[in-house]
Amino acid sequence: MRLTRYFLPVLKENPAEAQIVSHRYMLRAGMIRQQAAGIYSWLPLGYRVLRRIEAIVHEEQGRAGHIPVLMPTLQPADLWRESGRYDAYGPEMLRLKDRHERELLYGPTNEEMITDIFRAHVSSYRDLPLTLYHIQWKFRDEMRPRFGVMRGREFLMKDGYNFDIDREAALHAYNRHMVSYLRSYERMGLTAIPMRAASGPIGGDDTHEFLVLAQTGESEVFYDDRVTALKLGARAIDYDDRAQVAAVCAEFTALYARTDETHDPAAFAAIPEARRKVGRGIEVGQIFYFATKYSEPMGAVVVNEKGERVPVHMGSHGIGVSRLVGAIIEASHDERGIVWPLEVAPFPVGIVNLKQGDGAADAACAGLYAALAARGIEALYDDRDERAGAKFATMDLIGLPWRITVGPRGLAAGKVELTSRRTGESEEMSPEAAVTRVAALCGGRAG
RNA sequence: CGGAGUGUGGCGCAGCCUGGUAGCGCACCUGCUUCGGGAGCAGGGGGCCGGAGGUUCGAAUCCUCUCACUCCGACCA
Repeated sequence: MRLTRYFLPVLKENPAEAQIVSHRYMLRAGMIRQQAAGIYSWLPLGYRVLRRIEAIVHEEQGRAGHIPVLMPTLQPADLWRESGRYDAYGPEMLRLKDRHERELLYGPTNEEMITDIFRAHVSSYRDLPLTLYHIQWKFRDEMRPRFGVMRGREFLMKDGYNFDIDREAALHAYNRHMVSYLRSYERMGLTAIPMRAASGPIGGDDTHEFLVLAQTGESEVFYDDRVTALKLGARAIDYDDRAQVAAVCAEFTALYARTDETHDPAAFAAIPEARRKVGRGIEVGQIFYFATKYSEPMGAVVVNEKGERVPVHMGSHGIGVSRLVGAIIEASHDERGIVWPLEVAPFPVGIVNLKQGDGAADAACAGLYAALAARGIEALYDDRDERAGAKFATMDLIGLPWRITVGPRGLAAGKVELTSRRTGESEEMSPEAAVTRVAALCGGRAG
């Protein structure tokens, strides 16, 4: 993408309303625009990141055997009366009426609707297990939205719902979600720690939250420092292997890690003092097993092997997709701007032409751009007629992982410069070598 | 929902107390000079001052109502 043909409305100054770093940088980097309290438009750069996060979630859910669907944002009130939540849910739920005075609501979650879909089409244990998920916009009319997309009223969520014949099968689904979530976060460059949580309005017995450590987190967290070193890495996971999936979950939940809601001071005190950590975390996902809480009142039953009608065991499992954009920035930035992890970066590499209009520089940049494109790498080429300082400042702000700097001085020696946004380290090399190197560095990234 | 604030051009702000018809920086447009870390000079365009009433010869400024947004708290992915 050539910057002169793109839409990247960056701000030099800090908008007054932005209190935390992710909100500031998202506004300054032209990623979002607020349209009402807690409601945002996603501008091209922000939308790219959002779509990349979405793509990772889709891929990892697919690997776990979970099936995508898409449910509407508006739901009929009657469905929620069946579960009793129409009245139980407070003013957080946005209620509205259509022209025929029919009561609707903008979905804050989808347990009722997915259960309705299930009961209409599934009636035998032979069709289980089944896990459906969707990524859709939701609305919760928070009293006080703040921190940009970290706590908006409208937000994009991945929600997964599993349907299983019994508790044991449902817990395997729970475990699949935990592992697939850990893989998703890891791919996004995050360390997200599963912590036993309190169940809240969704209900249920077993539940874990996933917390990204950050000073601006909304929850106080207590943990054994060793949990931060756990990595899935490239290990192969067979999601049908109950024992293996359970073992991975055990590995990641064995060490102490709790939010303030479930904190156990005695257990915490048993950890060696050097490893005992108190910090803050951003919640980026939560998984629940809630047995037959919805299937019983809503009549989601299947016939089992013995011919008996039994309510299915369910769970629901969410990832805050739009919130993750903010969480990643909170976890990865410096004083000059965002530092995107490669997998979620809007572009993997930027090309800075230091002297636009200079024949050699223009030609070298165009050549680099085309050579990268030929290798499937889309660069953001800053071809504006701006001074070097302005171009560097923009690149630093928007945080692309790699930058190729092209100027007459270097070109005279046949060199361009490749710079890492994360480390700031630069290396001079020929344009051809830069293309090869960038291709190698970005090889693992799709797009 | 309690408490505290703020609404003046795309962004950041001044002007309001002490009414006289709007200003600064950034951004934008034109020209010249610059050109490896947010350039300089000159010229230029853009705002019914959140909205509605009221007071007044006259309201961004004073009064009333209203809407929106922000911050602190309680709540929440």
